[in-house]
Amino acid sequence: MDEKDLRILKTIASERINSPERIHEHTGIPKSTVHYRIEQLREKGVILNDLYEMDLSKVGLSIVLISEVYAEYEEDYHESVGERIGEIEGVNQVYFTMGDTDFIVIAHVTDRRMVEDLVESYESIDEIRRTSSKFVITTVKNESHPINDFEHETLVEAILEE
Amino acid sequence: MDEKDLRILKTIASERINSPERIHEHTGIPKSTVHYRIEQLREKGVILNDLYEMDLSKVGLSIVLISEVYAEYEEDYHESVGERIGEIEGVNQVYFTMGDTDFIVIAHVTDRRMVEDLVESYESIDEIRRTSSKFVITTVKNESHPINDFEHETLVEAILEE
DNA sequence: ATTGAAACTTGATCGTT
DNA sequence: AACGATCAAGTTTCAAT
Repeated sequence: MDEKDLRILKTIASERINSPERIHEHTGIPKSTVHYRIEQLREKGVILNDLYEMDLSKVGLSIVLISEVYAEYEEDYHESVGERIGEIEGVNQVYFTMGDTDFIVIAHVTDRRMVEDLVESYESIDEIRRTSSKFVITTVKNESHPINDFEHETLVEAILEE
Repeated sequence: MDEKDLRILKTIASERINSPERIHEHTGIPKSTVHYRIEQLREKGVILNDLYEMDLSKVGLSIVLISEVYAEYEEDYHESVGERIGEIEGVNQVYFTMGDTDFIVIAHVTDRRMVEDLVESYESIDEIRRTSSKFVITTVKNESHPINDFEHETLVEAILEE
């Protein structure tokens, strides 16, 4: 992969774009070249589907880390703490959970060094007390769409009532 | 929302489609009607972006549950156990982690009843010993693309080397 | 709110370099 | 491999119901 592929991937990621035309607009790379490059990226398994989702392991983000991040209880600070966590490089998902006040954070990184940076970044936030992380060996499933679930009776009722 | 919206949403979810033409092919609903309905769904905030991702809370899946599922250690059983977890209604993400052999599972459901069903389903799998769940209060961030990260030096190097 | 047909925009292909 | 020109396919608009 070269610098041109990188520009295309960057555009897909940052603009959430999935069309050759838009990529062309953003990068200035001619439509037909974009088309050609996208095909190559597809063959390499970097771009996975029509939604231009990418295999993060194929762009160097091979380590997946799931962390529990415990925060000091402070009225209304949770959203802002959560957002600060979300801004850290590599962090893709941040959930604020009930009960013991804490965040569950999923991040994708390149190497051990970035893992250390990540944990350090979490702990450098004032309100954060403690973190505990697990490495993912395999991502068995990762779907953002509720496939199959639309057959569920309760769900169908809920939708129709809206 | 009515039965026609439901058919459109079902098609988007199960076929991972993001084009009016394809939805038309799958449902038989005329192109221009699909177009009109999609606009409405967009205004209602159900469909979020050009990738036709949907706000799960707007389709009745308002409860997010993150569970740790501990499995009996058995050689090579992990993938199959993981896949069985992934097939359970409501489950969107399944990660198999290092160390203490267990799965981290993220699910979206409609109500308390479905939460119970979910936990019961996990525990009905032979190899599974114990589960522990947390409710999500707010999803602070949920991105499948590595936005911003493409600025990271280590990552850029990793990509260019491929 | 729905639709068929028209107008327009974009995506895919192809031939040349 | 890159790309401008061409053609096929898709998306969006519009007027009628």
